[in-house]
Amino acid sequence: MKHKVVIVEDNIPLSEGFAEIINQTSDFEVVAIYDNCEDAIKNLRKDGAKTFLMDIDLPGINGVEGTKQIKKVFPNANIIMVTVFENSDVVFDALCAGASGYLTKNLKSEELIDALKECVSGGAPMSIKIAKMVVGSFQKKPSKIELSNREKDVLMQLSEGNSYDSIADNLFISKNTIKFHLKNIYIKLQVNSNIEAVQKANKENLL
Amino acid sequence: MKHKVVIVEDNIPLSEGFAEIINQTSDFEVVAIYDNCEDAIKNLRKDGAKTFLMDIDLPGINGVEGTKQIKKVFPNANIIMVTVFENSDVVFDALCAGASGYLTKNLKSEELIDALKECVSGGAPMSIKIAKMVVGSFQKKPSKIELSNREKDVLMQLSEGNSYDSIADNLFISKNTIKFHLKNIYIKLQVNSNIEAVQKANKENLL
DNA sequence: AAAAAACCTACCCTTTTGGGTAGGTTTTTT
DNA sequence: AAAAAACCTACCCAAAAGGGTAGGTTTTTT
Repeated sequence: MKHKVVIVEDNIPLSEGFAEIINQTSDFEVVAIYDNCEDAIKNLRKDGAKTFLMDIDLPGINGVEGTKQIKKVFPNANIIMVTVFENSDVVFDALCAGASGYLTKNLKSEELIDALKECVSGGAPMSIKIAKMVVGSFQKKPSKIELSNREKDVLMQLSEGNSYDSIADNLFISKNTIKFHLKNIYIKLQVNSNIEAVQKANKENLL
Repeated sequence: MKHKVVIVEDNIPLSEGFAEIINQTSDFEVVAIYDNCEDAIKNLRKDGAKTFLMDIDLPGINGVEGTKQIKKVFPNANIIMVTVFENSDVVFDALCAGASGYLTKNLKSEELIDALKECVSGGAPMSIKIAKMVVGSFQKKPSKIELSNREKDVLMQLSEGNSYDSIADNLFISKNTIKFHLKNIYIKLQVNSNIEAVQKANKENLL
């Protein structure tokens, strides 16, 4: 049986073009085309598709929010975002929302088909630029802030939720020393509370 | 001019196979083959390659550590990890270390060439399974812990480094109310300090 | 050898948090 | 209509954290 595909895209000619390409394959068939998320969500169960081509920039509920809602009903749905935007925030929002893939609209027929095939076989089709962005997001740039080893020890303990007393016990030094280090840490990190220090340490990859 | 490629792989037949494939192309040439990272790092400047095929599981310095060191000397180096392992921790370690791509050893000739091309044009070649893992890592599973809306408000403010006083001001409620909500949050999250609460909220994606 | 940086400790005092009880209103669920 | 949940406020007290000064030793750099 063919894999059912639903297209959600407000550019009608584009969605019809996609549908034509998809319907020419032996593995996939388009069961519905919507120009908005609301309708797609309304007919989720009726359509019974597991694979979605979803535009990001839609009137009303946008693609990211729509992805979340579809995933809530069908956690196993494969949702490929198709968009002109390669804005990083939107990309990561979409991935966090549960999108399986991320393609740009200027894609060729074969790319679309390949993406669908990859998707249903458990993959994550991405355009080259998106893949680079995603991989790049793991590469933490080293921070310019320099903490001494001991300061890192203290901050690490703090980030694990230890009180000053516990930290003192764990590092075999007095609580006063902990406070001393923390004071210096706060100055270096330009913060003035333990939470801010921990948050900043996480953000800047100091530990 | 051809792109210079260095291969670091302790399986000699395999590395020679890779080299043969690469040297048949018009765009790439293998300038050195090493069976360990130490030698590759020693000859970095002499070889002058920008593209690396790097095995993960190497004697001595492993591929992840080697990647870090190469990246320290040549931040723009393209390093493709080639491995039999698809263990998630190793994959993410490699990406964090600065790897541009991640392929499995059972790859076809064309896949290798495609990966190299994609790499030098700023992409991030990944096998299907790896791409899925990477994308999957963004998809935070919803937590079973349920905070009320107000509790989320308070916790979010707290995580931004605000004191109880500031939170009270920002939410237009009294400091006592803040403390009241925090107490309940601590119970729900099974913690007993603000830092732990914030850490747990981050970990469990509660905000 | 001198200087600097990192590390450690002990005070001081103020402010902030944590944890408890006790009461209330509003909104949602049953 | 009753019950439950969420929300708000006020008090109390003890514990923890923030911020300052002042002294010291050890290790590293110059």
